[in-house]
Amino acid sequence: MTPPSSKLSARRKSRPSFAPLSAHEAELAEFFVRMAGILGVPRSVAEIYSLLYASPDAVDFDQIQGRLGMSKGSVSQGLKFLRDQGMVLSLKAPGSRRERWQPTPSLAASLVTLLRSQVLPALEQSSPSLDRIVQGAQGTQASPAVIERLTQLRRWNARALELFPLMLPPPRES
Amino acid sequence: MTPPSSKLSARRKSRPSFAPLSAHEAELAEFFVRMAGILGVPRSVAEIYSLLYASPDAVDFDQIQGRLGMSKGSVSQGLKFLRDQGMVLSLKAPGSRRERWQPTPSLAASLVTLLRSQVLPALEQSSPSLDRIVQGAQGTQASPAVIERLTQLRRWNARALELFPLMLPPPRES
DNA sequence: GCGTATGTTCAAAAAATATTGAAACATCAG
DNA sequence: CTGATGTTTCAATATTTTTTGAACATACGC
Repeated sequence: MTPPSSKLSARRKSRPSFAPLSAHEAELAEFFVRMAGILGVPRSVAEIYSLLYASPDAVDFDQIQGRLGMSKGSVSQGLKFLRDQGMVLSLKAPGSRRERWQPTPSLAASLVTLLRSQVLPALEQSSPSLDRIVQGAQGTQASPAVIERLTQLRRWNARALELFPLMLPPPRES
Repeated sequence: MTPPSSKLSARRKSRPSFAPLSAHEAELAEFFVRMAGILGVPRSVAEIYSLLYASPDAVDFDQIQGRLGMSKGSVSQGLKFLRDQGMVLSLKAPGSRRERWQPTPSLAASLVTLLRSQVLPALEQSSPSLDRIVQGAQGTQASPAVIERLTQLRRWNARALELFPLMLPPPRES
């Protein structure tokens, strides 16, 4: 579907008119959207990642916007998210001020980072809460069974908290 | 805060007026809500589970509604969800037609079930898609790098698909 | 330095999701 | 059987999340 390298009439400033996604690209996007959905990552973000993932070369802002048919705002925010998660990288072609994007080499590592960024804060916030809760339960009247449950919950939380950081070093500062 | 066993004026039919959550119960609820949020489980469901989790005895429909201050509809749907996930069990007291609820013994097992119910269908749906996509990529012009990526994706999907069922036997039919 | 190509921000619109409540339904104690 | 109790259903409503687009910033090639 990509117009064979006919000299694009888009010299300088006219609308380049981007090719819509091929059937396979669209199907891959649906795959990523489904998976992303599980972790609450919005459709637009998954679509962007999918496009980069299926592209042989790095892709620039306008191409993303054009081929996916989404707004500038969404592209910008989506790239910000992916960038913050360390899931995409940008190259800058020499004489151009335009950035071109591609997926980070290891999808697996990206996923771990993503997971961590969702789970870790929750675990951290929870630690003191669970301490208070367990103490409260022990202090006042409370069935032994409930105390047992709560104690186990706290134990798990602590364990998860110490295990998580081992999975991968935190992304270095930018 | 629970009214000491004074003879409840609620004989038969007057509004029982339930105690609001204690500070610790509320804090535990927030914990469950946060964790549930990661998987896209709604607040009301997490609150219900939390209440059962912190209760020494099984809790009935009206108590859930009363103490959490939520609508009948939400309680019913929430219990349905938890029941379907096998996260909650009901007992029926002898001379009463009312059901009383408590959390399934193993929270860990419940979580695995929940995870599976979210992830497995996505993986299953994706399998044929990924096959088509990889084939498509191989057929037409496509950079070797992209083909490699897609192939790996399919490999992972297949692996996850065969690993998941091993984690726990599927919940038996009701 | 200027002016424009390139991105970002953010308030408002749209879409998706969750909750409510009243009516329908089911069941069992009498 | 029957009626009151207990639960589910579902259309309407409320809430939350996502997307849009136009105004605003930035910086780079000229």
